[in-house]
Amino acid sequence: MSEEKETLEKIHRIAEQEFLEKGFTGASLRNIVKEAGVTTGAFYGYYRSKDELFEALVKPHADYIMNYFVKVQNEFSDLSKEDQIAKMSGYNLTFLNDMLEYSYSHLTGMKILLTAATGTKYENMIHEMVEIEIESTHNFMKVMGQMGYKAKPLNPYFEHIMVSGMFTSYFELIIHDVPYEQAKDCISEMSKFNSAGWAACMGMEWL
Amino acid sequence: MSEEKETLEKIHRIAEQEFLEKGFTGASLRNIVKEAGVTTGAFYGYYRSKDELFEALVKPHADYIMNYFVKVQNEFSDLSKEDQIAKMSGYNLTFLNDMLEYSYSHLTGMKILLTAATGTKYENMIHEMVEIEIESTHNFMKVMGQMGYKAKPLNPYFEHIMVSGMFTSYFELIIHDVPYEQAKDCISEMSKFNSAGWAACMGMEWL
Amino acid sequence: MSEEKETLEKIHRIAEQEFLEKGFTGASLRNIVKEAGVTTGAFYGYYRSKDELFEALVKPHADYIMNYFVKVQNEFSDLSKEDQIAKMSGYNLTFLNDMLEYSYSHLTGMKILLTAATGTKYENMIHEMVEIEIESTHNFMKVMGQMGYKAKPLNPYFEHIMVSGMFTSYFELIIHDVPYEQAKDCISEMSKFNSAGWAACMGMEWL
Amino acid sequence: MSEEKETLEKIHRIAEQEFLEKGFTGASLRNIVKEAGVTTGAFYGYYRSKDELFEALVKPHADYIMNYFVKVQNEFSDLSKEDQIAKMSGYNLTFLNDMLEYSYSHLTGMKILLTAATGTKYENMIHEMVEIEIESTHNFMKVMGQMGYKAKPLNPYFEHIMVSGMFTSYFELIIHDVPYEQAKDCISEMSKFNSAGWAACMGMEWL
DNA sequence: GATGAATGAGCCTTCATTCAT
DNA sequence: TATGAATGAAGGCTCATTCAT
Repeated sequence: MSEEKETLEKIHRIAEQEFLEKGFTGASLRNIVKEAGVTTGAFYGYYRSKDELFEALVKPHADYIMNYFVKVQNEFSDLSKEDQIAKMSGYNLTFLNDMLEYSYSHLTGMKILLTAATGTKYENMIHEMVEIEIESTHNFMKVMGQMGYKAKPLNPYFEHIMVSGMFTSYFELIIHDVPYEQAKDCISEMSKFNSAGWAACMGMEWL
Repeated sequence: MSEEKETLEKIHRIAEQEFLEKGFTGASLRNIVKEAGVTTGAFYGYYRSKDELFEALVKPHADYIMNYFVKVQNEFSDLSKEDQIAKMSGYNLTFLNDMLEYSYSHLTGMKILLTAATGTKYENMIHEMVEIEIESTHNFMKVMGQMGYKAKPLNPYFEHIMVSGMFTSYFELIIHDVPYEQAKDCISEMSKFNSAGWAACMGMEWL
Repeated sequence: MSEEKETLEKIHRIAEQEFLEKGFTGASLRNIVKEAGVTTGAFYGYYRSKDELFEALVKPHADYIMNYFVKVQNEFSDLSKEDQIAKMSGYNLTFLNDMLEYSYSHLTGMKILLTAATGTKYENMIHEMVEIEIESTHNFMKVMGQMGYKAKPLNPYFEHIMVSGMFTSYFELIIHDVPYEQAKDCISEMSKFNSAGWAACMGMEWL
Repeated sequence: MSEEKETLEKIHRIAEQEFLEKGFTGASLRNIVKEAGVTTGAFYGYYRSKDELFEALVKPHADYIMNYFVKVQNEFSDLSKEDQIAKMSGYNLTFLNDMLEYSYSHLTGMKILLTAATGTKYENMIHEMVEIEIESTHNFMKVMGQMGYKAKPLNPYFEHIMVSGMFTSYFELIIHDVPYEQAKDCISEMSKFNSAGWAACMGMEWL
């Protein structure tokens, strides 16, 4: 039982390096098991395929991020209109900081998810997040309108590219090993930047 | 002569699809030639390798973009300090619009360059552009300082992630087939957004 | 374990035939594995390349021959001048007979080394031996001179071609399956032949 | 007609280099025509195959050598017994010198024949010459016996390897660009060497 | 649970040769 | 006679996966 755990952990550790260096498609399973000092047979006792191994390394984090992301969105949309407007910015910051903390606590897995997923079902995760984010934003805009704030409607393409850019910016922190304290600072700067940006584009004070 | 052109064009057309769908590494040369209805030998009459084929589809665009990018940066830095400050925003907009026009005139090649280059020497092009852009921005900041504008110095990590995000935003236009007129609109909005954003973060009017 | 040994031995046996018949370059790995009744994958479980397979069949013998050759030369040159002159012929004969015995005990490998190595790093082994032999001979000639024997100096080209010819003669024994006893007889005749030959060309008694 | 000759000569010149460098099997026809600046089609207007090209470069020399070799052997065996014994050595020297002169006048072709023929029907030419030589020698030995010279009969294997060695020695002159005058000197030394050698092995004066 | 040899389809590339023009 | 694009078999090699032990 201890041995089995060691085998699996050796596989995981080596697989992480291989995926990070070469991406999912470029990674060689034979290489992984060889470097891990185990046999293919041993590997296939734990996983049924290369995909499954990748998933094991990445799914918990993908799930956590997505679930947390959706949960936050839902909690926010369950707030009263007044609260939504009052707490928007704070919510956002809290969310980004929490996700950052999670990412730094699970750095390797997150990096793999963000940089090595081409060829897997996770390759579009950020895009999915972008779309959810855009939808949420639309809901919030509606609330804003109902509360009497007037905002110039945005070009949907513009929303899309900007949100993509923001997610990219954010995840660059994780990909490039920005030290944690600096990353937190970056997040608060990003928040300022984006508030000002959106306000400028919608012709209003963002909050 | 007509036939030969057809063969090459068939190869190109199919290769473009294959690269777009599967990326450089994932694309199969055998598959390309089979789908194109030619033989491997025919292919190797035109190119010496899979790399060379990829390069043929992508190099002109990579070169154009990079050269134009650098040229614009140099022209700008050759301006007088006063002119730099006066024309900054305009330069930027012109550049983005020109590059957009080029990209839309060479859409498939640009998409391949932007989405399928992992495993080739073009895989880091955007990163290189980011770094050049950051350096140029630093120079511009220095000029601003010399002209009496006071700006809060930025966290270098923050610069990096934001510039990455901006390039991502911009290239999303091309990747996602945003209609040309809308794309131009997006660029002008981006410009507003970023001006406001940088100003907010540097505690000053951007220009 | 028995199976695995069989696979490798089948590969070896077939590869030996293929290399002997077609030489290293002409031999087809695909053919070897097909004839051996195994798959390419099975082969690459044992060796990393065609070169490595060839080396596995040939390196032990090349090393043995070269090491023994050099060792004998060194031992001889470590003898006193008197002993060198006294034992020259005997040394030579012993060496040739020992090498013969080794070759006949490892006949297939030696034949491959001697006839199929074009295109590998072993292709020049005989040439290397020729050059070592010539150098040793020069040293011996110097000793002879110091001991008062007068010898007409030889045309270096002549030395080279004759030594090449001798090695060729010797290795023909192995290449052409001369029966062992006859081969030993040939060696002693060769010795006589060459002694008389060198003596005739150098105007002196060889020893 | 002049053009045609030029095309063919370009092909020949390049092919010679390619064959010398890589041997028949290793030489690439595509490479030859490319380097020669002609097209495959043009090549196949002159020759029907790579084999035929090789043959064109080599056959005249192979034929000349073989025919002259056989002719000399026949002329010699047509001599009276007395003359055979009287002229043996001279015949041999004349033959070797003539062949040398021919080889130096057709150096490239001869080198190709001697070093690049593996994989062609010329790969065994030297062996064939060896066998003819041995047969002739046997005939001569018979004559010698009939004339009252007593000679110890030789081990046939020994004859074979020695004759192989001699031919090797001789052809090394050509392969290694030994200067002509030196080569002639080597031949006369070889002659001395071999006379003494054979005499020593047959217990008699060779002539 | 673990072994690791074996599978066999697939990879990119090179070859001598053909044939419509 | 000459072109050169096209052929397609063959080359060495890697891959994720299977299975008898």
